[in-house]
Amino acid sequence: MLSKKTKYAIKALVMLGKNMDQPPMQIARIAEDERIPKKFLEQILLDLRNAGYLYSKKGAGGGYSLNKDPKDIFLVDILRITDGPIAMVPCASLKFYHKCDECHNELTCGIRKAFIEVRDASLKVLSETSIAHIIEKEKFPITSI
Amino acid sequence: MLSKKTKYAIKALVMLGKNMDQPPMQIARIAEDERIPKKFLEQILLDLRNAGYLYSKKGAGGGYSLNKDPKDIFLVDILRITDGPIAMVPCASLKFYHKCDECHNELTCGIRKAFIEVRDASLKVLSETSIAHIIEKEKFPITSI
DNA sequence: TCTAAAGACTACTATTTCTATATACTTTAT
DNA sequence: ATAAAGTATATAGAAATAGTAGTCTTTAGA
Repeated sequence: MLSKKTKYAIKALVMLGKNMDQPPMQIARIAEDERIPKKFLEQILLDLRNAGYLYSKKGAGGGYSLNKDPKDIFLVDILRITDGPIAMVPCASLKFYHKCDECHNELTCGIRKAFIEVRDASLKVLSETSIAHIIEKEKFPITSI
Repeated sequence: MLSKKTKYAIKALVMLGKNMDQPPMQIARIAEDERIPKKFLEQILLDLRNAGYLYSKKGAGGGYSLNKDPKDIFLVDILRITDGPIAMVPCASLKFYHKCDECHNELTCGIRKAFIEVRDASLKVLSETSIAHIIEKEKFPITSI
């Protein structure tokens, strides 16, 4: 499951993405609109800022805005900042690889191979889906999952 | 990330799958071989048994064996028993659906749509990969991820 | 230049979930 | 009868997640 942190991060990015031409938006505003605890959101936006995805301005009239085009911010990037690995087992992770404690032989481990395939499948979607895509998707309703 | 519970479950199923023609295997044996805490494994095997995937025999000479062909036990089934939903957000889950607390409008939520796609991608792999496949994969080593 | 608005940063607390252990009970082969 | 083995439930401990608090820094504008 996605952490709330990540979900909040995406929501904030989407909101800022819809606000591209406007002056910077305050944390408080985003927190209210998206029903996110303000102080928690502060930390999250700070992470995104330090990772280069947001521009921030201090002081009166300050706030946050996107530092990249929404087309160039992909879910995979956000997830890696806020949740870490995409893979479901550490030994199948590209960016956060580490050996499983109990593993006998990683090179033949069938579980690992299976979960590398799972990783590749979700990675494909996550690295093709941008904030711009999400904004676009919000324009029409769906009726079933 | 996969819980240890799920990883242990898969390991146990794989071990039992390699043991199809033998008499039932004891928890203690599986626990030792796979380096799994015995009492924890007991609970896990019990869940798998109650879900119909294992046959168990009590008393001296008892133990566990698969109740289905390894070809017919898919990762998706195991994950759902031990970890619950496959989707990364509750509102995108097929079997464990529930509404997100903070959601304004589920029908237009772009995050939901995106994660339905992610779910479908991983679901495809998870429902195509069986215990038999994993056993097969263990027969040859790989060199990179 | 003073003040209020707003983000930056650090530390802490609370809650939840996961992992593991403990205990008592039931069944079965010998 | 006894020991081996699974069944079932409760509980404890550890780790991760979520959220809060407080102080500091920067900036716009009166």
